[in-house]
Amino acid sequence: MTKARPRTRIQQKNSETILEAALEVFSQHGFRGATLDQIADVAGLSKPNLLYYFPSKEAIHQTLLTELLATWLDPLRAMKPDGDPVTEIMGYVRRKLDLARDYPRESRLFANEILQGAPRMMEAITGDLKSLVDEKTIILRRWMDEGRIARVHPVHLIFSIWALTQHYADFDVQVHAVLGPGEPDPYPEAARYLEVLFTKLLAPA
Amino acid sequence: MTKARPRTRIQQKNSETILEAALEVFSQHGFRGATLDQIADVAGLSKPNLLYYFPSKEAIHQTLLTELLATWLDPLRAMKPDGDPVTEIMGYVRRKLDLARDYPRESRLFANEILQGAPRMMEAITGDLKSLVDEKTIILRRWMDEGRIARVHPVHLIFSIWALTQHYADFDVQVHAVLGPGEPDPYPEAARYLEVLFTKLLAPA
DNA sequence: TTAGGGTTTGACCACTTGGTCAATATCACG
DNA sequence: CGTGATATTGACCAAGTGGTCAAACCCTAA
Repeated sequence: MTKARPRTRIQQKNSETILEAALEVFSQHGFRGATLDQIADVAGLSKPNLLYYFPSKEAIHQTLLTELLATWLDPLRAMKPDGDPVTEIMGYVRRKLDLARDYPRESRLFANEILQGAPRMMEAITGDLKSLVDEKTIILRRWMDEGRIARVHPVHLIFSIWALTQHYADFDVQVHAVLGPGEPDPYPEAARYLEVLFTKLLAPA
Repeated sequence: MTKARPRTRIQQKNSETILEAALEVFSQHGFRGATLDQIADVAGLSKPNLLYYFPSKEAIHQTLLTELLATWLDPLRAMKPDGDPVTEIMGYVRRKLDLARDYPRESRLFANEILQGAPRMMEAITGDLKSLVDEKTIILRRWMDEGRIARVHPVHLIFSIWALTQHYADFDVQVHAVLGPGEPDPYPEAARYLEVLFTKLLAPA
């Protein structure tokens, strides 16, 4: 029941090569700023060859976004109502920060799309994403009702997790420029900082 | 000693009209995604007329970025070493959040630029921006040494203020989609949330 | 070996893009 | 007025864009 796309070994390999190249280019220049020639160049394939595997520039972009969404939502999905609230939330923060560190291009692709008004993702955002947030919001609210974490606005809590973690991927250049050359990897310190921040924020009164 | 650009009343007015239109278009589509035709259309001027006032698309963009930077740094500049530390920092958060609410296009223009690796702002970022952060970092560190606010990484503290406030402008579409139609203006609640977050974070042990 | 499909590409096309320019229209001011 | 400087634009251009297509190149299974 998987996507029927790759039928032969070559198709499998080239589709992946193209998507990898497209991720590189789209995440750096946005949809309109990216060109098929650039993608073809990065992929080491000819432009007509790209269009042999994907029907259009649109289709490549769409495929990336769709595959991205799952990866993007997984860490939140993994926040379970049974565990210790603070541990669960801190785990989510941790996973989201790891995602920013390990998949910065995906983060930027997403950021580009949202920045431009999410013209090609609106459905997913008002659908799957909102549903998931609504679902997790209920859990968060229960934890607050039970006095196990401090009472804050649950949706803004989630926004703050997104903002604080994705910032390190999306504004990577700025982060490195401001920290200076002495701090080549900001993530360990970021992890410590966010740990403190959310621990203090969530500690029940 | 001001910019010599506008010499006549017409030049003054049209330059402003063009920059206003360009801000609208650039902030929505990024540099490469925006077209002079679009900008001309929004400005209500002909394309050759744009190029009568600005020598190139680049120049329009550059002018916007330069003017933006000052606005962008002002709220941090206003954080003074003399006042009460928590009040000063909360004031900065507040001003930055107001900026996101009142000038979301500027925020997105900036985000677009940084996302794409800041090819046209690198100088300003490693220069003015870094200097200012370095300067304010010293103040923050002193406050921490004096035990007047909790000890956290000062630069990551600043990052977190940027991330949390700009998120509401840059990811506006997502914020509204997730909150749903019942919450048309997220800013009052955001202000309350950030107030709590930074109050708890900064409270001295 | 070879026939048949899967794969690759050079040449091409219609359209958009940033930018030019000469011609025209409008304005300020003596 | 009228006249010189300022403003405005239609027509145009070269380069770049997404996309097409027929011809050629593989690869493999019988």
